Amino acid sequence: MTLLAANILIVDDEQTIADLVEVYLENENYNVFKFYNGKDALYCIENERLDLAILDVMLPDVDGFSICQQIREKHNFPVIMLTAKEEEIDKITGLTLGADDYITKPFRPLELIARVKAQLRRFTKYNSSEPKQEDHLIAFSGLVLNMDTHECTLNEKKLPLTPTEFSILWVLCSNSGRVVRSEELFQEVWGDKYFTNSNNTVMVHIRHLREKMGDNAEHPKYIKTVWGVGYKIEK
Amino acid sequence: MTLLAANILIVDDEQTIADLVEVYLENENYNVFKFYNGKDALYCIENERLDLAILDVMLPDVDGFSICQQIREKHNFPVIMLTAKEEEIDKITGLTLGADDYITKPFRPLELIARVKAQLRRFTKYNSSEPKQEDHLIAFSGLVLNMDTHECTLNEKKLPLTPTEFSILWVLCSNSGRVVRSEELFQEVWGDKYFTNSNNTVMVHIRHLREKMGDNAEHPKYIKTVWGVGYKIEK
DNA sequence: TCGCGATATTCAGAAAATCTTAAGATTTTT
DNA sequence: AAAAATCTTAAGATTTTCTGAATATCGCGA
Repeated sequence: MTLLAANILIVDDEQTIADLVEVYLENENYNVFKFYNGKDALYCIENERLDLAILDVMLPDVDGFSICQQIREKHNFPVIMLTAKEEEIDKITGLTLGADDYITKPFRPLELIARVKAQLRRFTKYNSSEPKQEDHLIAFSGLVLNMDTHECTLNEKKLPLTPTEFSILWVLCSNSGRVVRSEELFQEVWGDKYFTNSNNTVMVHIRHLREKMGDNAEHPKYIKTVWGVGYKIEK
Repeated sequence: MTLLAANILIVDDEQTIADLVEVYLENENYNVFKFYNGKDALYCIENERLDLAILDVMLPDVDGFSICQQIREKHNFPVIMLTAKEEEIDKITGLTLGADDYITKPFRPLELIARVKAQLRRFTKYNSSEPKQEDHLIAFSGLVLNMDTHECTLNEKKLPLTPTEFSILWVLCSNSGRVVRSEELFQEVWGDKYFTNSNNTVMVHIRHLREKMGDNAEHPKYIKTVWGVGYKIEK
């Protein structure tokens, strides 16, 4: 485990997106280099020691594809492409060809972080002797969450979770032993700092989770309610 | 553990709020820089070594968002935004985007402190080699309060406390050895928003606490009554 | 010791947070 | 385009917590 936080470049002309990504990455303690256009990004690439780049495909000046190519030619770090879901499939296929991974907007924070980590891990593997770090997998007390496959097993029995349910459980588990405030949960799962939807939504999903896990709210074995604060899963 | 108390900036044009926050922070032994407008705050940012900033979003001159941006550009310390709950969701989302955390008014002092500490902890983690400091945990003479899990144990036995009870006990414990005046307790637990409460309310909660702790008012082992002043917990 | 104000106790109604259910909206798959 | 799966919202039920009033008790000073 390196003591230096990874340097990550994010380029997107939609400032909101870029800003959001910045927040998520900084939350994970990465150093973020953020730009709203391709030109500035290119300058940064030449002058900073970067570990990973997240590029929007559609940029007004130099598009993400070109940037990716330049990174491939002169440097050697992973590239993740951001694409709007609406953009034509075949176009995307071409544009993301050189990239190591791609993510379609809108995306969930958790997914972005997971992919970033995956790329950094993959890349680091050959540049250090550190043991492979499985932070895309959570396992304790009969519960196993696999972020790669999005699968969840409870005592060797597979739980069919919906994406939202998986996200919630993931956040709870990665904070196991600690209360996660409803707002915090919201931010981590929906990427929204604010309650654009009623926080009842969280409760309903919690309910479904409990149901699938064979829990009941009275004396839950897994997801515990901490009154006035949020939810908690024991370590 | 650093010997120097953290320097915290608080900016709010509502003087009452700013003053209150100042009191809370000073109680926790932080150095507070307080301003009622954005201009003075900006000057402070340039001339002081700050560790954290608490900014009201809506300020008459330079708004909190701009201040936050400037901090992000030239400096590198956490920012917590204060927002009124009524302010429009989409406006807020944009305005707090660059911040590390946000708190909606009215807020409970304890929550404010908790978040401040969380940010300082997160930030310090990567800027020093000190072992993780558990200041979200109070422990002495058989009593353990854990802010992360919101749990309280007395001689290894778990006490199920309600949110308000937990707050009260937390305040008493973090001022252990010192008498906490009833009004002080009031302010620390409820903030000044709920100034209409009869001070009997505090007594009732104290009663419940004592009950759960196996104390009685006659010869209390834990929460002692100091006549004409308030309550005290021994160190 | 008595009186008075401060603190305790009790309890019931009010308020707040959570749970549950189900229906409609949205998204994804077929 | 229909069907299926998933998500969100709404409303009412339930549970937990908070508060204020009434009454009892205590502690200090006269």
